[in-house]
Amino acid sequence: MGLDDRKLAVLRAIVEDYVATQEPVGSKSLVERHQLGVSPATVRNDMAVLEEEGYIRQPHTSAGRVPTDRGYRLFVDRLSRVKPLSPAERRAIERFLAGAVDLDDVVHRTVRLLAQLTRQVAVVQYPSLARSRVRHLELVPISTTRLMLVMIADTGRVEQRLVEMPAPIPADDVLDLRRLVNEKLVGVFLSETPPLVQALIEDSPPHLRPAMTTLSTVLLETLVERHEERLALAGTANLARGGLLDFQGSLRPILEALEEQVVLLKLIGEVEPSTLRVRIGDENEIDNLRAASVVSTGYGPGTTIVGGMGVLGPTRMDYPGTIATVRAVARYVGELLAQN
Amino acid sequence: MGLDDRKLAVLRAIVEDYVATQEPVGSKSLVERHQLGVSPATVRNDMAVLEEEGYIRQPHTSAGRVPTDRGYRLFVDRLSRVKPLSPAERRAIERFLAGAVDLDDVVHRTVRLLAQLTRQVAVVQYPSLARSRVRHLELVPISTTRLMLVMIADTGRVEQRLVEMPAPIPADDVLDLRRLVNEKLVGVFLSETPPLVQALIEDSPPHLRPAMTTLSTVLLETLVERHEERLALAGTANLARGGLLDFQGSLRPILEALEEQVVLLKLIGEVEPSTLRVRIGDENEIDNLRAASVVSTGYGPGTTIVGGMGVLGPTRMDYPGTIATVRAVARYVGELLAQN
DNA sequence: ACTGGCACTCGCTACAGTCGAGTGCCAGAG
DNA sequence: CTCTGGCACTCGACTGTAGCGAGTGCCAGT
Repeated sequence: MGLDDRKLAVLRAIVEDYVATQEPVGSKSLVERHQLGVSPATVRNDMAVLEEEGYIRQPHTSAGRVPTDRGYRLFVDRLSRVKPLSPAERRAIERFLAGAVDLDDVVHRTVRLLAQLTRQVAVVQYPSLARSRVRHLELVPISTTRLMLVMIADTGRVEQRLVEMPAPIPADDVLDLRRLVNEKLVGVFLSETPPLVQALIEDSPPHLRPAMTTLSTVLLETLVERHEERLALAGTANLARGGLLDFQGSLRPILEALEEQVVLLKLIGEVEPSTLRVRIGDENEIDNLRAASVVSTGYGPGTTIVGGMGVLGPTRMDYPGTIATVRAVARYVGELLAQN
Repeated sequence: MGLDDRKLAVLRAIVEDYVATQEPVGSKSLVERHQLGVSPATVRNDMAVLEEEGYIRQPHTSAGRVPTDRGYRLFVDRLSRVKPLSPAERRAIERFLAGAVDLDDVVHRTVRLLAQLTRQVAVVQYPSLARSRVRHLELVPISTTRLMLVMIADTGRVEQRLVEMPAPIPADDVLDLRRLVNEKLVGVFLSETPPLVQALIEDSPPHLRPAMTTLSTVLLETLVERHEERLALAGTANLARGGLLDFQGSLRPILEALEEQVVLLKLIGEVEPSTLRVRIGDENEIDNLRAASVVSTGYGPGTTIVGGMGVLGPTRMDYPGTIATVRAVARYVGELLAQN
């Protein structure tokens, strides 16, 4: 059970070498490449212990060792040295994000940036509606019986939805409706609107009742129920980089998982107080992703968190680098959002 | 040069068999599976001619024949028999699209539907802004110096954009601005707005000039210049289906191409009077896609065309089936749009 | 013009043999 | 008690050979 310092150093060396070369690493080459100060034989003994403890394994009897998920986990938790971003990278991030004019723009730039810097698949969740407040509600008449409802959230998100009215509705009534919904709902967290929407119907003057009833249904759908979360994805092509050695040969399950918004949300969106989360191989709850690792974090203006972002790659990935990048990008985006 | 009927029948049989089995087809098995009424030897002679003409080729000297891009082309143009959709498929399309509440919803459902029915990658272009008219422009005050510009197009598309004003702007001025821009621009094709926007500045009362100038810059960006085209994509996982036999082993170039909006637009968005377009292998202008085929068509309410849609797959694909599906889905979507 | 027959090509598979990286173990040195 | 050098062993990767068989091209015959 006792893993002394040298054994840990050996594990670290194995992880680093394997990540770099993509090939099982043997005792001899290990000693050559790292200054461990001991002979290959000693390393072999250490390796035997590490294998017994489940941190590394041999693909074939006569091959070198490869880290297991458990080994990566230990590496990430205790062995990886922080890899500070190069000034060039910092500048790249800043420059890339500076040009954004729009929430959409910010999200798109961020996801591309992440994919490019980590050379992996990147996912960015739009600021969650549940964590946003209503900034403004707009009603635009489209025809006599149709309105366009536009909701603007304080996080910058804008959602629109067509409302089919039960009866033609005069322009003045539209103005009244708009005034009423804005009075009641502006400034409220979207997740807390349902009771207020209910009250809205009860409090509205009789002649607006039918219209308000229809409107409130749509409101609830827009504010709470419907596809409330959006995602941006980039860098899928990076999956095909590792020459199919990663992901045990088939990209299919990964690509499938990436198409499922729900799955991605689970991956990226479950933002907890803990700042950054690394899920390695089997630690992923999603079966399709048991050959992959995910590094994710929350982001938002200041210390608040409005959404998640992260990257997905092979278990054999550069954890220190990826973690540093994800963290840095999230912080920059947070600062950017705080400015608005 | 003369390709008599039997040679064409042989080519058709080769294409059909190869698409079905994914294996080079030899003269013997061909005769067994199809009623050609001649012996393998005769078929071999025909094959030799077809090969000389460049319609088929041998992967190895001792293997069967495989269609070339040119062979597929001939097949698509002259040999494929129309494959009518099954009633079940028609119903599936109708049912799937019926539930859409929204333009966004329509597009998403369509792209998923296409991917599912064809078992390939599907791309759907949102109704092109260039082909839309302005239905309404809305200005929502966000702060004293910030407005949110919301543009609603007659195709159902909604674009929004933040406008940073040079100076604080009173509520009344916002109303005036809104009135002015709507008066001038509603009903106009987006592609034809630039001169009108210019006139807008000149015609506006002096005290609104600075505000209008800023606004018009953003207007132009929103209406014409900026990422005016949007796309939805689905079914990427289908690429990994053919066990890497398609696409000569690497998905990388394909995935890369799919990430480039510009590339996809070129593929799907170049809608011409001709209803449906099939691009086979080398016929694709994009290098990354020379191992793929694209079936695309325009869609829109009635006979107008507001955007494109299509699917992408291996050159070895079921052309008749895919063509029928794409055509049918496009027509249904067109009908759906016409109802609004 | 079509067919049957025949010789030929060549990729695929199986098998045997060699090579070498890497291991586990053990006895001895520090 | 820990580390080291040495040694026997394992086993995957690679190479070369041989046989098989699907498929072809060609040719003579109907």
